Amino acid sequence: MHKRYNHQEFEKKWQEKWKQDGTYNIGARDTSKEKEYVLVELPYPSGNLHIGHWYAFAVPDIYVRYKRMMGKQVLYPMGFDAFGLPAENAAIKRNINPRVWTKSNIEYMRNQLDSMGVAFSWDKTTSTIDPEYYKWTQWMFTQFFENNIAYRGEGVVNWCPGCHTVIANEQVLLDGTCERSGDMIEKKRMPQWMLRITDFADALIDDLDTLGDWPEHIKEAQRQWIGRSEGAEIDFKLNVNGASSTVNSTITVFTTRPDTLFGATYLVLAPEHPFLEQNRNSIENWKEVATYVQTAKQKSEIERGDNTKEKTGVKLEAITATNPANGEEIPVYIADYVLAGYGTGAIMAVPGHDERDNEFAKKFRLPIKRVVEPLFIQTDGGNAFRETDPVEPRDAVCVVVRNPADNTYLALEWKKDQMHGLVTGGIDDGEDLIEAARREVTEETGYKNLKVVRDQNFSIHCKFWHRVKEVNRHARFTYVFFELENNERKVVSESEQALHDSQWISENDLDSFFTVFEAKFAVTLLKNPEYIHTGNGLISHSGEFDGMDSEAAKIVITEKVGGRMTNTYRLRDWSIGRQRYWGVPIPIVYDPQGKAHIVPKEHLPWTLPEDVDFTPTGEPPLAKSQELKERTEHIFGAGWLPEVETMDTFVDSSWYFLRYLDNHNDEEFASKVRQQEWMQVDMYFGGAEHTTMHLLYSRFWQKALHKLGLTVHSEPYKMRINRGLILGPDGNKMSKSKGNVVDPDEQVKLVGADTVKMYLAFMGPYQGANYPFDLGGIAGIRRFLERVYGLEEHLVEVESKETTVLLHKTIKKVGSDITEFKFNTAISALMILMNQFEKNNLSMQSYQKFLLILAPFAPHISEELWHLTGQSSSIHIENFPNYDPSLVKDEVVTIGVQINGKHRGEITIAVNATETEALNSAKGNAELAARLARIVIKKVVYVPSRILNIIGE
RNA sequence: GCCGUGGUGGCGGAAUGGUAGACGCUGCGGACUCAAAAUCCGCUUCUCGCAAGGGAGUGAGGGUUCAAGUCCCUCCCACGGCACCA
Repeated sequence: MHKRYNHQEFEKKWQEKWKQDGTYNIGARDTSKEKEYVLVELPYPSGNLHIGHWYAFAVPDIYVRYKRMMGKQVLYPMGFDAFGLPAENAAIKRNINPRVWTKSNIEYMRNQLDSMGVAFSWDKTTSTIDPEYYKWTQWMFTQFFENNIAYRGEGVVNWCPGCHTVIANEQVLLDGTCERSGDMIEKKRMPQWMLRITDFADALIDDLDTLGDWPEHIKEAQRQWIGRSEGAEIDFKLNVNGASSTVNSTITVFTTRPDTLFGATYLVLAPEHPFLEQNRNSIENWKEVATYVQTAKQKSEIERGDNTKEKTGVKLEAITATNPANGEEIPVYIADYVLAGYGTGAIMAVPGHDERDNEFAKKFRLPIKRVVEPLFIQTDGGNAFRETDPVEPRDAVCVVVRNPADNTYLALEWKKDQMHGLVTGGIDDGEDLIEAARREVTEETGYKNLKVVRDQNFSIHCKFWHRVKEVNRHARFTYVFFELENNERKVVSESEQALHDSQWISENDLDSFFTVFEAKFAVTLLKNPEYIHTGNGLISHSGEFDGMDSEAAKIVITEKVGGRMTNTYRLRDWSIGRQRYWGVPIPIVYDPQGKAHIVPKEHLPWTLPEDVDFTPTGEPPLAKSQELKERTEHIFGAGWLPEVETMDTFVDSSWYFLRYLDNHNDEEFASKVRQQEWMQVDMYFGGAEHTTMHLLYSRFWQKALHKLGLTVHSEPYKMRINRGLILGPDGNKMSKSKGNVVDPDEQVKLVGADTVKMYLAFMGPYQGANYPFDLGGIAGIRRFLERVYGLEEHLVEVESKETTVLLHKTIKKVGSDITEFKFNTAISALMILMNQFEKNNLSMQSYQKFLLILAPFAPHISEELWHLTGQSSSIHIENFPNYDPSLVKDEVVTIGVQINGKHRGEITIAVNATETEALNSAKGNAELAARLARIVIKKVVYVPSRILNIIGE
């Protein structure tokens, strides 16, 4: 029966009891248990917990509690990431020190967190603003500086006028605004403290492959963000007025296609390229060039990034370059389609094989050379087709192979550059055609489920229809049909056809094609002069390299001209200096000559001075601190100056999960022993917005520490799950201005912490999706818990077998669902069980087991009811109940009955019933019998415990 | 444009290739009540039918299969990442 309860009566009570007993404290590593490190992103203490925090912390708590009950020692720590601009801005507004503001927020939020009733390991907490914490942040920085991972660099940086500080690339949104203030970012050239994350770019990409449990989409997002391109750097000699110039005589370009070097018909420099300033006197049209540079500077990032815009550029008069491959003198341009920040800021333009260069070349009437021949399919004679072959321009080739034995077909189509694979696949090396084709298509297209059929005439027959995605109704095909005879291809016919959109050739149509005409070979290729071949092929017009495979040619051509094979990355080094107050001071001092030195360990923490007016002016506030200045001179000597920038807060959060492990250690940030005990993080729940920020930074940080021998592991996280967002009841993102904010404190007061937590878990799978907070939905969960509260009225001495069976099935399902983060279906199973209990009563033993499996979801009410059954110790130190495998196995089963594939009824039969028994059972069903009487049974498909399908006519 | 994820009732969402829509919400009907709320019982994919019962149905179209939400192909749409990256 439904029974109201007052959550306020016992939720607080148990929270205090747990705290007092240290129920969730982790203590020392208990090696009798397996360890599990569950991590959630530590919050910024904004001063108020929002529903997103609940979703982030309380739902993973189900997982944590389950693992604890399964006998693991689970570390689930919580802390505060408390440096940063919001605190500083709030402090300015209130005219207090951000430390004071932040500390009071932490205290307040600590209470709010307690009201969740989550099993945090509070004895392992830390806060990034504690000097004992940032001492180590600083020490790590000094180690990085000593080992050339941190450096003072000069570069183009993102300046946020709203925040009065520089921010990192990752913190600039797509539209060029600041992720925090929303202001338009300005590009400034200034000295910057940088971390060499690019030195770790390869490791950051390659090691993703070792993270087998990570969701692929997260890994892919990181790969794209890092953006590795494999290519070569090639030097071009520059000539001024036709003569080889003495200064800056080379320009280095980066290219991914060194194999096309012979087709490079001009060079393009980014407008920011330093060559321009250095050679202004030699450039005859300097005025025009300077104007273009100026315009390019003023163009916003978005404008420049808009690749639909027509290409612009200016030729550098009196400057030419020499193509190192063929000695040709080629012109040099500047154009804003070349980016200063990528590669070397200069490119060799190959308009024959690059669409952007092609567009530019057409506009400026520059020569276009083709130096790579698209390579398609081999002919019977074994020669690859070349441009010179007399065929019409086509988009694709389709090869159909008919097996005359059973009149089935192999139909394969390849678009343009996909045909290359057929040649390298060794079709003509005596390998079975079908098998080779199957393998090639699988490799080339990624379509895996080709059907391979064996039959008596042919070793392997591949029954497969394939159309390449982009081939649409405008494409023209050549169809060539073969028959296979004793493994020999015999051409039957060839025909040309424009296929209508998404129309398949039916087998009947195919037959008519066979009669069209005879053909000698199976091929088509592109002779369209508009076609820019960007793929691989055979090298041509390149002297000694002609005929070489383009992939192989990359290396030898680079070698020949003295270039270097190298990678380049989209990722930039991480700029970490901030011109604001509320952060970790960069522990660097400058000697009177201006040389940077680290603050040695004995002077750490290098504390943040307090005697500072931190109103933002653009000048770093620390520069105004007398105390810091005196401290520096006192320790290092007269004339020494402190660094006055503070660190990006993403630095603080890049290693917090290590500090939790050893949060009171004065000697080390975390001892190797602790690391060995607890790392890696087994399960990291977090927000999708951190995929290319915190998640990448902290992986880098771990690798940098690892390189210096300071961490045991080079990857911090074994498994990562990105959760979604909780939206307002109207389906929009919660925001004060929309008035759709759901306040968790209010909800907790209204329906209790258990209900809020369970509702959040019930909305849908934890991974990925966003859900609106539905006030009706949460009432449903409350109703469920009230009925649970009333279950004791249904206690009986002996319960039915059916009830026991369902209990054990539910124990099994809840456990497996939790480990798959399907909390929603686990809760659904609990509800079904509860309904059964209410209808059919339950024994005390089952009641207690039910409370145990409910405990991870609703820790308070289960604890309360647990004690009401006479238990004196906490339910949260109990083990998760085992299910009895013999009870979970069904003896009888209800299966669907289909007649001709249509569902027509159900029968309930023994699990191990035979087909005859099943059929008889169906015949025993009046309705089914009536239907069966109307047909003649031709075939029966019976899958035990699944289906009975009767086919007849 | 490229890469990734997804598309199922009025809503959130369930379904190892085997009874589509579990569970919850909403809505409707009934019980209780002077009444309302709460609670309890029943119904709730659409459609034809008084009913018994029939038909359709998982973004669209095709394919494989005894059987497709699930596998394959093409297309459409939404969301996320990257994007003049050489």
